Amino acid sequence: MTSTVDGRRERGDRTRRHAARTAARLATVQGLDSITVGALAEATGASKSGLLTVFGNREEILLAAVAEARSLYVEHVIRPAWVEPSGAPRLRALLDRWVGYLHDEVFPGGCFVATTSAEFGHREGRVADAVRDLKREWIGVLERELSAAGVPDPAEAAFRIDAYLVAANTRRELFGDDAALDTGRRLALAVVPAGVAGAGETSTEP
Amino acid sequence: MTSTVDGRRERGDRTRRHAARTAARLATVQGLDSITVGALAEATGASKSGLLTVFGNREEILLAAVAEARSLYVEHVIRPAWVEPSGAPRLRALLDRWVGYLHDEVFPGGCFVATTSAEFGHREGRVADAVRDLKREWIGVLERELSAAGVPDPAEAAFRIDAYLVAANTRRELFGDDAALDTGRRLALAVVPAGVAGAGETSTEP
DNA sequence: AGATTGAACGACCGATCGGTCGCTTACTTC
DNA sequence: GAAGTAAGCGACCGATCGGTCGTTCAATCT
Repeated sequence: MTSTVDGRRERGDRTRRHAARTAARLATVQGLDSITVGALAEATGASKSGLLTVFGNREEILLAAVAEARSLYVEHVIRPAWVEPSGAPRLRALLDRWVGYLHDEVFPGGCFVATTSAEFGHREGRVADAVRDLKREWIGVLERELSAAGVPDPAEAAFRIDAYLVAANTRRELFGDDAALDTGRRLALAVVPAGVAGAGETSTEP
Repeated sequence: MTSTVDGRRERGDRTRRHAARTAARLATVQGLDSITVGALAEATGASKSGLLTVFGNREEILLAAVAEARSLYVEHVIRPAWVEPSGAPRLRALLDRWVGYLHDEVFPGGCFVATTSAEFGHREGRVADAVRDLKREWIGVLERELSAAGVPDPAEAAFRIDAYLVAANTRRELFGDDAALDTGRRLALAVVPAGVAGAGETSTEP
C-alpha cells in the first residue's frame, strides 16, 4: 500500500479531502444545498473544472462533504468518548465532547448534523439519504449507550438528549447565546443515570 | 377607508398575499433562501416581472413570506389556544394546537419556524432578523405562560418544551415518523404543571 | 369621456449556475 | 528516456439567476 498507485492518487486524494472538508464547513454556514461548485473552487483555491474532474458532479461533492463531516464528528466527539466504559460514563463523555466540538468551532456554523437534518428534512435523493443515515447513526449511539446505562426507555431518553442538544445548537447560532450549550448539556446530563452503571469495556468502535 | 385607494389596491394585495403564502409553504420544503423568483412565479401562476413589481425585489418576497408564516402560525396555533385561561390550560392548548398545526399540513415541510431557524442560524440581514424575531416571539409566549402557570424556572422550561417540539418536527420530517409528534407533545406536557394553576383570563392577544 | 395610476406582463440584461471539452502538467511504469 | 495515466486548468456551453424597461390592462377620480 505504498508507492505506485497510491503515489499517483495521493495528489487527488489530498485536494479531494480538502475540498470535502471545506464544503462541509461551508454547509453549516450557508446550507449544504447552497454550495456551488464555483464558490467551493474559490474557497479551496482550485478551479471549477478541477473539482469536477475529481468529483464527477456536484452531487458527489455534497456526498463527500457529508462523509467528511461524519469523519470529523467521529474524530472530535465519538472517538474521544470511546475511551470511557460503555453506559453512563461514556454518555457523560459524549456530552462533554459534543459541547467541546461546538465550542472549538469544528464547523463555523455549529453542528453539521443538526443543520443538515433540518435542511434535508423530507427531501429525496442520495444526499438526503446520507444525512438521514448520519442522524440515525447518532441516535443509535445514544440509544445503545443509554441502554447500557440501564435506562428503562432508551429511545425516549435518546429523543430527549438529542432534542436538548439540537435546541442548544440552534439557540447558540441564532442568538449567539453560548450559555445555551451548557444548559443543553446540563439538561441532557439529567437524563443520564447518576450512578456508575457502566457495564461495558473500552471496546469496539461504533 | 373604503372605496378608492383600497379598491385599486385590492388586486395587488390579493396576489401579494397569495405569493407570500406560496413562498412560505415552499420555504419549508426547499428552504426559504432557495426560493427563486422564477419558481415562485410558476407556482403562483404569475410572472417574474409581475411579482417583482409588487414586491420590489427578492428580499421583500422572503420578508413577506416570513410575515405570512407568522400570521398562519398565529391563526392555527396561538389564537385557538388563547381562548383558554393563561397558564397551564393555555399551555396545554398550545401544545395540542401545535401538533394539530403540523398534522394539518399547514406547511408541507413541517414547522416553518423550526426549519428557517436552523437555516438562518447565524446569518445576517433583514430576513435572518425576521426569522430571529419569530423564534424569539414564540419562546416569549412559552415563557410568559409558563410563568403564569407558576413554573419556577420559566426560561428553562421553555427551552425544554421548544426542544421537544423541534425535535419531534425534525424526526417526523426526516424519518416520516408521525408518532414523534405525540412523543414530543407528551414530553412537553410533562413540563407543564398538572394542577389547574391558571391565574389569568381569556385576555389580550400576544 | 378623458386623465391618472397601480398591477401585470414580455422582452431583455449581465452574471452565475452545473457541466463538457481539449489541453497541459506531474508522476509512474515500462 | 518513452509511454501511459490521473490531476488539474481555461475556455466555453445552454440554462437560469435577480432585476430593469417599456407597454398594456383595469380600475378610479375629475
